[in-house]
This record gives sequence, structure tokens and C-alpha cells, in this order.
Amino acid sequence: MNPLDDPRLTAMGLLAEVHAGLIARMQPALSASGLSDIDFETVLRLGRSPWQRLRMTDLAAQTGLSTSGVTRVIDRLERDGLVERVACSSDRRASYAALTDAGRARLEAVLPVHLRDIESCFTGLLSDDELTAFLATLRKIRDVVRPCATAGTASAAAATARAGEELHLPRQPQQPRR
Amino acid sequence: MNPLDDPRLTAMGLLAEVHAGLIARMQPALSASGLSDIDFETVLRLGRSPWQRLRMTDLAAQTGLSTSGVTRVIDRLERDGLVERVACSSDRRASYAALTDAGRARLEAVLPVHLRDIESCFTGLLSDDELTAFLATLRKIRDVVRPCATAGTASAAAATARAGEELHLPRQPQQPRR
DNA sequence: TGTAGACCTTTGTTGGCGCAAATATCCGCA
DNA sequence: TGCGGATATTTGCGCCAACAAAGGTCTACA
Repeated sequence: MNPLDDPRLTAMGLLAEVHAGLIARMQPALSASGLSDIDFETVLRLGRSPWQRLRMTDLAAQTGLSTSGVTRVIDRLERDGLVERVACSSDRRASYAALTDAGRARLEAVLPVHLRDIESCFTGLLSDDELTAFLATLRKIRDVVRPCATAGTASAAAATARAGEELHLPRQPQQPRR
Repeated sequence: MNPLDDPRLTAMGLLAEVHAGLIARMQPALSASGLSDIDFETVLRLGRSPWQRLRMTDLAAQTGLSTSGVTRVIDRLERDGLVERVACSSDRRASYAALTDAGRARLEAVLPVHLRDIESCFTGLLSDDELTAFLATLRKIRDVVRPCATAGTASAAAATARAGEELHLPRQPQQPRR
């Protein structure tokens, strides 16, 4: 049998195809709201974070972008008024990217149609049991390939101190990023 | 409940995270062989195709790249001697990208470690039943988001004529790509 | 206190990719 | 045969992101 038809390659290809296909399906609704893919992810992550803000570095860790990439994404979003930079009072090197009211509004405006997209191309295709099993499998893989993607979230902060009561979280010993 | 914590967003995020994480895990082995991610996909798809060749347009359809993107990928691979352009005898507009012996060798050299990577971060984590169910779910989604990603493959050609006997497959009525 | 090293962010540079336009070719139809 | 529209590939252009370097700041330790 041809080694190029190995079922592991097929499995990997299938996963990539599904991911790419889903992204392509979501794209139109997002760009209709003037948000690129990565813009949306950024704004969403900010919206989900305590005080709707995140340090640049944490945003980079969560999104997988380089820190310079984050700088420019926030440049664009700040130019459009969806995000603003806020100096960090406890560490003058750092700055927060904080969602503005306009950013929050933009996010909430796209959300319904985006959720409908996910529903119609993904979650809605599966039975409850099937979806549950699928997500459990994904989590199993995620825990192996991405052990530390929670920088700046409540759970990560809780690991070091009672979190969320002060905005300037103490530095935590970050696992080397490679 | 915060609409930003909708389980559909979580599901989508999980899938994206897994995909990105897996890609990141595969990267080192591939780039150690001098192949970028997209290079590897291209070479692999050529290797799997009849006569180890594919028309530029079909390659674009399979990879999701634009046709100009394919032009430049093949430019690079041809410069490195892994692929060569072959004129199509039945259609002087078209050209094939054909895997060279060096390309085939390069592909077979990376394959073992790449398969081991997939095994250790993905398929090897799951029981047989779990993997089967996972792939079935992926196929279900794939069929919805990507109904036509088989351009230039045997199955696609078989739909129009007894295929594979002549290299210059007859044009098939391509579903509009948008 | 002073200093070395780590850390956070930004900026210059480079390479990749999509879009639109240009060129060559094919095909159906009068 | 000759023409118009469709198709295959390439090229010019602009945007986006990674990498590397630079400047400012923090922290541990002597």
C-alpha cells in the first residue's frame, strides 16, 4: 500500500480541511462587520477577559500571534476606535489592550449571525451525544498540544493568587514558550 | 449568562486551538527538511495524485490557495528541484506541476517522523472507537463546509469518464467556486 | 545602592499570499 | 472560418505577520 495514503495523513488532512472550511464560512459575516478573522478573535478574547482587557503579551500567548503581530492588530483596532491602550499602573513596561464601548457594541452586533453560522455548519449538524464526544476528543488533543494557552485568564491568575481583585496581576513563572 | 461564553464559541475555539496546536507540533520536523507547511501539503498532494502531477488550478482548489499563490509555491519548489512544470499536451493554456524524483525522495524522507508526530499528538491519544467516531464527525462537517475539494483526483475524474487512462482529463463542469 | 539579566513593547525588514489585470488559449456558435 | 465569452496561468501591487533589534523598565543579588 502506498505510504502516502496512510490513514494518519488522512485524519490530519480531514481536520485541516474542516478547520479551513469553517473559517471560510465564517469570514463573510465577520468582514461584513468590518472585522478580519484575527480582529474578531482579538475583540472576542478581550470581551471575555476580566475588565475586558488583556496585556499585550497575554493576548499574544492566547492568540498565537507574535508580540509584534499583536502590536499591529491593536494599532488597527485602536485606529478604528474599538480598542484602546491603557497604561499598566504597576508595571510601566506593560500596557493593556482594553475594549471600548464601540468595540463591545461591534462584537455584540456580529455575534448573533456568527453564532448562527457555527450552528448551521458545525454544532447543529451533530446530535447532543455526538457533539459532546467530539468536544471531549478535542479537549484531549488540546491538552497535549497546547498545555498553556490560558495566559491572563482567571484560571491562570488563580493559580498564583486570589485573582481579579487587583488589575495588575503578579508575574507568574511562565512556562518557556517553546 | 454572558453571551460571550456561548458554548458554540467555545466549541469553535477549541477546534481552532487544536488545529493550530497540531500545526505547530508538525512544523519543526517539516522545516528541518527544508519544507514549509504549504510546501509539504503541495508535495504530498502531488505525490498522491495519478502520475504524481496535478494541474495548477486543481492544486489551487485542493489546497485552498489562490491560483497566484500556487504559481509562487511551484516557483519555489521548482527552484529547489522538487517539482517541475510540464506542459499539458491537450490544453496549451494549462501546465502540470509534477513531482520530481528529488521531490519524491524528500517527501519520503520526512514522512516517517511526520507520521510519528501525528501519532503522538493526535491519533495515538485515542482509542480505535474514539478515533473512528471523531473522524466520522469530521467527515460530516467536511461534507457541509467543503462539498467540492476533490478537483483533479481520481474520484472526481471518474465522475465524468473512465478516468486515468489518458493524462489530459476532459474538463469537468466545475461547480462555481463561490 | 548599583548592576546584570530578564522582560514588555515597538519598529525596521523580509517573505508570503490574495486581488485584479494582462496574456494566451479554448470552445461553441453563426 | 471567424468571433465572443470562458478558462489557465502569470505578474504588479498592497496588506499582513514573523523575525530581529532597540529602548525602556523591573527584579534579584551583591
